Amino acid sequence: MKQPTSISELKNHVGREVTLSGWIHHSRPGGKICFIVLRDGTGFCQLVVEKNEQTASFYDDIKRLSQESSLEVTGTVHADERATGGFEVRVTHANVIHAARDYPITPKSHGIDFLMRHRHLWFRSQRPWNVLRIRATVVDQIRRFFNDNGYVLIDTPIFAPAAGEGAQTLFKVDYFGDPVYLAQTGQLYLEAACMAHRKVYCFGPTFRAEKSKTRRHLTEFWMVEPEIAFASLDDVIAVAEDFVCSLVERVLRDHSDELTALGRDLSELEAIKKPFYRLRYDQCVELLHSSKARELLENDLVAKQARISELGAKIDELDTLVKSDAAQWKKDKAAGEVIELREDRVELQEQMGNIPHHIELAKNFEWGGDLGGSDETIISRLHDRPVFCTHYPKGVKAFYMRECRDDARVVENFDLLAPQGVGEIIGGSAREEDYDRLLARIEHEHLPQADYEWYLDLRRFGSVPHGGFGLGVERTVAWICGVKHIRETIPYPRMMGKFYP
RNA sequence: UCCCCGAUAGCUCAAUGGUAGAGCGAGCGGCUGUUAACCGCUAGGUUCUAGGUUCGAAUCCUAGUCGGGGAGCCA
Repeated sequence: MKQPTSISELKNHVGREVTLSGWIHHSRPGGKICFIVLRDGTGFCQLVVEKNEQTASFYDDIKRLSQESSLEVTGTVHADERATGGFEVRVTHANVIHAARDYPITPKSHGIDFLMRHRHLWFRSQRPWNVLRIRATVVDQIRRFFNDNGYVLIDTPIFAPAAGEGAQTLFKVDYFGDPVYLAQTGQLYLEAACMAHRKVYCFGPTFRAEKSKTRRHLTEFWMVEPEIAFASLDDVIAVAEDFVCSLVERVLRDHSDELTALGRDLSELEAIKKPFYRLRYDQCVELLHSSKARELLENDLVAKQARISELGAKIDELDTLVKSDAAQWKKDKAAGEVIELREDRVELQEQMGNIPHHIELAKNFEWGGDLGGSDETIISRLHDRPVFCTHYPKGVKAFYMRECRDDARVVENFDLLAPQGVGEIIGGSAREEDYDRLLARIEHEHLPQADYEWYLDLRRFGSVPHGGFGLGVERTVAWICGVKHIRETIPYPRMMGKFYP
């Protein structure tokens, strides 16, 4: 087969003849002219086939091809404003490779359940295509950032003994008769490795058996975890800050087209610059108790109520249009919008119902508790850049986190809250390097000391201050792309009760 | 585990106790600049399951199954 030209390279071939191979994304056949949007994996391009002497032999075959048929065409590239993407190919030769029939994903709207059950085909649609390209770049930038900054990749095991944080959130696997668990973090293993290589990271899938059904949860997701020796909490936070900035910069540099196609507000991403905000837990509590927090939510209530009225008016208006004798396509479009607006309205109503509860939660927040989802939302919405929340109470955090030497009630940890409601994308900490303190925490939490002997060894032999963090890839991609649900940010999402295809 | 909502044609949805419909998709025909094109015709249904109320149930009641959203928990 002759080497075809990529649609992404068409701009370099204007006026010349090219051969493209790909799939029919959309077809609008006419009696004597046929428009086809072809996708070849690198982009989308309009083909124009006119019925004339040159095309007579294949015109009727092409015209009848339906969505997702594969073909090879030859023609001349023209710049044309009427074509999506700005270029079109006027076809002179065509070779049908496979005529598809009854492709399930039509140009009209579909429910999320249907699309997820057809994930293997949904990849071909524009939105998943854009999102997964950005994911690939995020993953590449993750590796580059650490590889270029002197970190050594250490692959940590997927099968792990129970030793970890709570075993109740882990998937249990039968390992030749012994119970082992799918890893939910490689951190403890990394701590050992960073004493050998100084700066290390692991990157791979991680598993949580939490029975969560929300837009922020998957049972299998990807996490990158760096771990650094001779590092203080501030050092680790500085790395996290540079790291997140580099991810956003790279995606902005390479994917502004995809972001725009996804409807992402680029200015929000361009504003992601150092320094991010740093708030100690104490300050978070103060903020939650403050009039600013209450006003934010009260204003929210008013704004949402206004928005609901607005939606209601819009829905009525469109409903009138649907019942009128307007053109059918206008009515279809209006009906589609009505469905979307109704969904938005239901969501807003649910959010409104939660606000009084959130006001109470914030007002009555007591020192010592963990910050809940609504509390995080309040904190991140009161800031225009990502926020590091640090120094949480010891009681709500894991045993390995370093006790703050100035205030023994808290540990040296941090969470990074992304803006725009995605919530926590990073959790990290300085690790307790003092043998006696660590042992005391293990005993206090009633953890089986024998399982942690190897981990305690790290504090017996040349213990140094060290720390690290974990970044959730899917939440990060969701934030950068502006997609609401992280199930769209991983090729094959695994959720509670869902593992097909 | 808890709360709210839903399940009708391949898809998205209507039908407000009284003959199950529309658009898209599919098939056929028409149309020389379309952007979710448009026009005409055709095919397409065990209204999630099991009980119940009723002269009559897609519609009301009970239980279950599956799905969506949220809470908790988390990246």
